[in-house]
Parts: sequence; structure tokens; C-alpha cells
Amino acid sequence: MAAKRSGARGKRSQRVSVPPQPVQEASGEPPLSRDRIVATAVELLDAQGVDGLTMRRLADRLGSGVMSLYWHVDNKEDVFDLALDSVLEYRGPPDMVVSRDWRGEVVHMLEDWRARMLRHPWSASLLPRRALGPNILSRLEMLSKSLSRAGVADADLNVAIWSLWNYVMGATLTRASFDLSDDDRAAARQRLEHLSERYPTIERSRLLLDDDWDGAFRKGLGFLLDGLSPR
Amino acid sequence: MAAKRSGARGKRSQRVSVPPQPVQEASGEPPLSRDRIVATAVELLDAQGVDGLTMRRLADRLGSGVMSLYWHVDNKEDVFDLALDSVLEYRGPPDMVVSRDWRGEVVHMLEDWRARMLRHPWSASLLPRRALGPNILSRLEMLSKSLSRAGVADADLNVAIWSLWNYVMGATLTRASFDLSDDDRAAARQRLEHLSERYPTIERSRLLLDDDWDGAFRKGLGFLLDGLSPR
DNA sequence: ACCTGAACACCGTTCAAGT
DNA sequence: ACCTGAACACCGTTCAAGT
Repeated sequence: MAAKRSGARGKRSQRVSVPPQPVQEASGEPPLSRDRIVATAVELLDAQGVDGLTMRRLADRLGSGVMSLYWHVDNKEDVFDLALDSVLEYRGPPDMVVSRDWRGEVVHMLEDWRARMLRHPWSASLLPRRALGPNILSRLEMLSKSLSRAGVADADLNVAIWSLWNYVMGATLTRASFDLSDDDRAAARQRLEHLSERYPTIERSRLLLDDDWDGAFRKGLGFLLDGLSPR
Repeated sequence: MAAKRSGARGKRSQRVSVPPQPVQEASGEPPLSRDRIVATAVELLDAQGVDGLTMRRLADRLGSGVMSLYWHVDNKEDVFDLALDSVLEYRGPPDMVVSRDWRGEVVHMLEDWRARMLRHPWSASLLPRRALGPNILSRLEMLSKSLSRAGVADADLNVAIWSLWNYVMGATLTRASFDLSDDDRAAARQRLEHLSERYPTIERSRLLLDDDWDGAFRKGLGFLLDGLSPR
């Protein structure tokens, strides 16, 4: 699948004559680059999930040979690391959230983090097993500052940060994978029907059927922050 | 763990003569069975991780052809589901933990859950993406009862359960994957050295170098339970 | 009822080479 | 400096068959 190169020829004949590009053919494909590879990897991951990203498919989308990728990245792991961090950027709280309101700041950052991961469901499952990139480190740095400002003791700071990390990761991972087909939901629902006698309490509270994920996330986060706040 | 049956033959010669097995050859291998497949899958996963489990290797260990497995299980996913639940059994709290102490009960179950998953590090990453098996449902049922008994309002019950689930899953997943080689630790340590100026706060608190995972888990769980307890 | 080998359509990466 | 195809050693699963 080396190139569309000559494929553009005669598609629409009204294109103005392009100034001759030194190396690059007049085709649509810009040259390969780390950035292009990462952006395309994210597209592919969004479309096909973790298992859907293969070096061959990635090269196909980029209109290059498979092995050309290896000039720009070390290996597939590298692609995962780069794609992951690229998705976790944080632009900071909106101005509305006054900077004296540590709780508002923290909630905003964590909800934004979760939302971004849910928009790229593969990212949540990758994050805990990869090295931490700059974007996620920035988020932790911000968290640390806010909690300090909130009066969390230095001795409790790391525990507090990890607790919030754990909560966000657990919630997002679970939500991301339960967001499957309706068929799956129906199957689960049916499996639970005749389980009532073995698990009466969770059956009664409809634990596995409640689907207000956003509300539950926010409310539980509230409880956790209550527990973390200096009494 | 179906049987050692004929496997004992000739190990120590003082075994009494075994009655002749009808079909099975005198070889060491008991016949294939779902249980044997699952037990061997767990061994393989423990030894080689998620990517180490392949149908071919599994068949090898079992001394059978690859395709023989497919008589007993539907596919590889099925093997994962069975292996996963087999590892999550809970035998209940020890008698020491008086049953009036809801907090002690909850902490015991959650620490046992985490410990089991850490003993089989592949299990944590599988749990959120697979259907919930009977053993994990029992744990949730128990959790639900304890929290009810503790006075958590019915309207908060599901949120409380999911919060604890999230915390345990996040903590265990993170711990399981950061438990890598010493080389990795050294590399991370070095990467952080010259990051101090970009992330001063997490650098100062040594967030990424602290390795009292067990202590942090327990302490953070304490904070969360504080937040969940009716005030 | 239980087990099998051959075959198919895939993988990631090494290597030696091309421009 | 950048890109390439062929080759290697793997995958999970379908199929048609054997006992």
C-alpha cells in the first residue's frame, strides 16, 4: 500500500498547479512524522480499541510501509505511551472556578480527566500500566498543590493523591468497559434475574442495573473528599 | 484441580497397585477437563502474565492438542472468565473479627481481595472488563450487607459500594503494574531526577518513590470509610 | 463423546537493502 | 536521513476428520 501518489491524478482536474514540492509527491500524504503517527494511532484506537491498533493497520492508514514506522518510534509500546499522554492534556479550570475554592478545582480536574479517558476508552486501561507522561504528571502536581492548600497534612498528602487516583482510575476503567453493546447489557440483566436468591441485597438495590454513572462518580468523589478533608 | 490420579504411579514405589483405568493411558496425564484447563490457565497466567496465556501453550502444558481445548471451553475469553473467578473466592472473615464490627469486616474482605489479586497480578486488569462471576458477586453482596448494617442510607448504598470497588480496583491495578523490574524503578527514578523543576510539589513529597503500598492502601481506605460512614 | 492436524488469516519485529 | 519487502516465529479459530 505504498502510496496513493499517482492516485490523485485526474480526480478533479480543476486543482491549480501546486508549486513543485522538493521531495514530496503531489499526493495527499504529508511525510511521516512522530506527530502524524501518534495522531493516527489515537484515531485507530478510538475506532477499533486496544486490540485494533496493529502496526500494519497503522501503516496502512498512514499510506506507508509497516517498517517505515520504526524509523520514528521504537516499537509498539512506544506508540501506546505517546498516544496515551497525548490524550491527557489539561488546560486548567475555567475562570468561573475561583482559585480559592480548592474543592471545586479538584473536582473539575478529576471530572475532566475522567471525561477525556471516557472519550478514548482504551486510555484508561493503558494508564496504570505505562510510564507516566508529562500531561498526567502535571495533573498530579496540580492535585498536590490544591490539597496542600486545602490543609491536608504533609504526611497525608501522598495517600490523599493516590486515593483520588485510585478512585478515578477504578471508576473510569469500570465505566469504560461496561459501556459495551446493548446485547451485553441485556444478557447481564437476564443473568441477574434468577440470581436474586443468591445475592438478595445487591439485587434489591439494583446495584448492577443502575446506570447513572456520572452521578455516582460525583457523589462518591464527594464522600472521598469529605474523608480526606482535615476535620 | 481435578485429580492427581495416575500421576502418583511410580513416584514412590510403595503406593498400592491402582485399579486399571479403563481409557486413560498409563502416562502421567489425567484426561482433559474444564477444571484442569482452568487450573493450568491460572498457573500459566501467574508465570507468564496476560500475554503469556495462549491456547497453544495451554494445550502444551496439558499434554493435549490445541483444538482439544475447544471441546471444553468456548474460546479464549471463556478461559479468562473462568480463571478470573477461580481466583477471587472469599472464605469470610476470621472469627477474631467480631461480627458487630462492620468496619473490621469490610476492611478484612477488601484487603483479602486486594491480596488475592496481587498474588495473581493479571487478575486485576481482567476484572473490570469481564462479566462478574459468582465469587466477586458474593463479595459485593457481603459489602452491601455490612454497609447497610453500618447505617449507610439505602439511597447512598450503591454509591458507597462502587466507591469501594473503584478504590480497590484502582489501587490494585496500579500496584500490580508498578511492581515491575528493578531496572524500571531505576529508570523512573532517574527520569524524575531532572523533573524537579517542572513538578516541584510531587517531587518534594516523593510521591512516585514512596513504596509503602500496603500502608497507603490501608490509610486511604480509612479516609474513604470515614467519608462513607453516616455522620 | 471426545480429540486431532492442516490450513487460514493474521501478528511484531529483524535484517539486509534501497534512495 | 528516511523508507522498504521478504522472512521468521508466532497468534486464535474454522473445518473436516478420526476414534
